[in-house]
Amino acid sequence: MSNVSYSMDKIYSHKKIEDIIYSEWEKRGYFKPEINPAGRPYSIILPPPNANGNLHFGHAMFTIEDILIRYHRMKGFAALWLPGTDHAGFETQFVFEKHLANEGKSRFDYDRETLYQMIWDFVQKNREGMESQLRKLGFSLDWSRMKFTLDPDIISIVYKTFKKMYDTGLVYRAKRLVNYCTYDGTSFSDLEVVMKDTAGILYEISYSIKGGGEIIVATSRPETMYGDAAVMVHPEDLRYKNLIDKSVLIPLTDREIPIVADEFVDKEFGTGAVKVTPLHNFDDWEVGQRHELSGIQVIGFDGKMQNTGVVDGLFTKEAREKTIELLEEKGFLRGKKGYDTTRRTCYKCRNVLEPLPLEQWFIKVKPLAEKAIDAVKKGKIKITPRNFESVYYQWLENLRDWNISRQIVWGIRIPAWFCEKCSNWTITEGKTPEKCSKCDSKSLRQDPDTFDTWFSSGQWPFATLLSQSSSNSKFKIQNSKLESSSDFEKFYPTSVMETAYDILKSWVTRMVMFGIYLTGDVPFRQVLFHGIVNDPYGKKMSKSKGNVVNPLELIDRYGADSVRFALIYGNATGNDQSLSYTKLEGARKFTNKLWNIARFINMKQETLNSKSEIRNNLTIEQLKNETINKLDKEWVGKIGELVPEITRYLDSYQFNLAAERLYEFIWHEFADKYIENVKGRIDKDSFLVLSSLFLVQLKLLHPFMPFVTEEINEQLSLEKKMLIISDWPES
RNA sequence: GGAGCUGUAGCUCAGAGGUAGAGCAUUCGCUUCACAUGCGAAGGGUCACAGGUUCAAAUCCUGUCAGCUCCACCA
Repeated sequence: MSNVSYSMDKIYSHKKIEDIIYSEWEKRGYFKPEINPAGRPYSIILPPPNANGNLHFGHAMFTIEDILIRYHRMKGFAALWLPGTDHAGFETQFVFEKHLANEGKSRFDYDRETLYQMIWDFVQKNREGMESQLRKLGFSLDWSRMKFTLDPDIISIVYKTFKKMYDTGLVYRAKRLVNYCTYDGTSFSDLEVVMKDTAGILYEISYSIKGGGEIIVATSRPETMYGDAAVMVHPEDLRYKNLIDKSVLIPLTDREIPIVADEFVDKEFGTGAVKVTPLHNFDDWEVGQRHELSGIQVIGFDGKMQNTGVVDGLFTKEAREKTIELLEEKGFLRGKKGYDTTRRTCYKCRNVLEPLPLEQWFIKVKPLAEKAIDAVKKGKIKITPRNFESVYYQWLENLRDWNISRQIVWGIRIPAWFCEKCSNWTITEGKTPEKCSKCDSKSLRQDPDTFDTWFSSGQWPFATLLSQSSSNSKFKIQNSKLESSSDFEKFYPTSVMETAYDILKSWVTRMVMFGIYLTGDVPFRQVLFHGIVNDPYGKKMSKSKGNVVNPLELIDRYGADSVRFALIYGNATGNDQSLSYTKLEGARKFTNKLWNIARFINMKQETLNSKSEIRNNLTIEQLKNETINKLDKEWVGKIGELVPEITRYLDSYQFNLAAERLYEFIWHEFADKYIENVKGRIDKDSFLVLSSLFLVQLKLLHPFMPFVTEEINEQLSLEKKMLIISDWPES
């Protein structure tokens, strides 16, 4: 052995080659769809990672998208994978405020413009890191089409959407109870609320009836009684029937309110009588609407009590204690029971959300949701795995109007101006209006709020394609359809939307609704869901648990190919998985196996070549005709069957099966059996079969393990083109 | 209170109407000139449980149990 010198290293070293190959692909423009000018369009929009931090393991699952893109590129499609990042409004501002807090500052120390600029700078720093991480994973994204949700052209599209929805009556402004976080200072949509079971107390409080007597009311939030609008009983409740329409006095303040009847009341619960506080409770708000009652807002947006005359200035929790103390002192408190209830809490800071009345912009979702449901029912959009269809339907069927106003700075400011004179709202496509659209007054004031992040990211598929400027025109290809048509015309609807199932509701449904509304067509033909990557013990990775693994560390240790392969292998599409070090190790050994097959071929190549010129690259069809040796012929046939098998798996999104089959075949069939067999009898003819068949397998494997396959092809000079743009094998 | 997913070898998980699979682990044997990140072999499973459909069920249906996840405005 020692007397043979190999031109290839004994061990495959990913560190030496991955970055080099990636920049070579990119430099040559291979990530652009224009590389296949005559090809049919195939497009995937990358779900834009938040611009506020590092990639997590979920993002590494986008490997699936890279596999699809590389596969279609090799099949000759004009394959576009469009990258982008999301400003992630509240999420980012929250992270940034934590940084401020570390410096002893808060958002209140800056004016709007300064704060926005500071977050902008903060985000720009993080964006670069995130982009380089996507490159490290080998993702063949067309960086020339990179988009950010706060790019001016994207913002302009978002403005137009808002105006159109306003003009057609789908957007309206209303004072409603919203989920308001008094710590973060913003409201949230229903989707962003986390329900938390908490142990509470049910208090029974006596309200005295005007003209004599009392009625006992059960409540878990006595501090809101100062804002009561009524006491409510069931109309059929014999205990209280004769009290309906009488008045009672709120304890401690003696404000007079009516007793009303509503079938909403559960006679069996508590005392059968409840207080109605429309401005601080969602149910009571509904009741208030029915009975035209409003009560008083006694909790301010700062989380402190107001307008009570008793506990003003106290936080709600203190106010509750104080109120109970006073009620007890004055003899109004009649009972206390342990009572478990669910509280709405902020998904970020975990504090209790207050239902507070606030004027907000809402989207009338029903007409949009109906069309979105229809699109899937009629098969215009397919969802894989299929069981997520029911989640999709269930969500859209029960949707309430969507509050899109956020009281934060970091985001797209709503293009709505309020007229101080006539209270009319003037909506524009972004430009500051000179005067009120109704009364021509010039005293206008812009809504300080910004859009919910999902309002803009819901428009992402068409916004990214519509906003592609002429920057790509320098990449000119003659006779290309691309030259004459825009990205939108060519690539919309996109082929596949591949994303984690946990944003089915917040993102996928919104994209479908906006897509149909604004373009008349669905935003994508196929939705593909992948699962969550948990830590090695099956626990969800989270910063607070400290079990987050950075994909970059693993890429450094095992190589990008191994990380990609380990995520795909042995994991059925859509299922969660736990990070597995043995799987990573196994994948790395597999890359090494490939490398050593290559070394063997390389060695034979060099020995044979020294005698005469050899051929090494025939198609399966050619091999079938030219191969004479019976055993070689058999193996040509086997590979001939492998090709359609892998192709079928890819077409049906069974990536794990494709990966498992390739692993099994290459290692335990081709290497263990064929190479062992051919070893002793290698000549020019059998070498031709050997190297050609290996090349076919490298191509089949390329979408999964792009780096090592590319490098091997380079070393062996089997295929003249780089594998990334080579033709998908046929058999 | 609803909905979904999962339950297969010691571990992690694929698979799927027709004799149970992989990786890791275990045991035995190999310095064979591509690879010890390797090669050859071996052991190991009532496919959660109970019914049903079928010539045939681990696979399809129903129910039960266990775990996970998501959704839900009752005071």
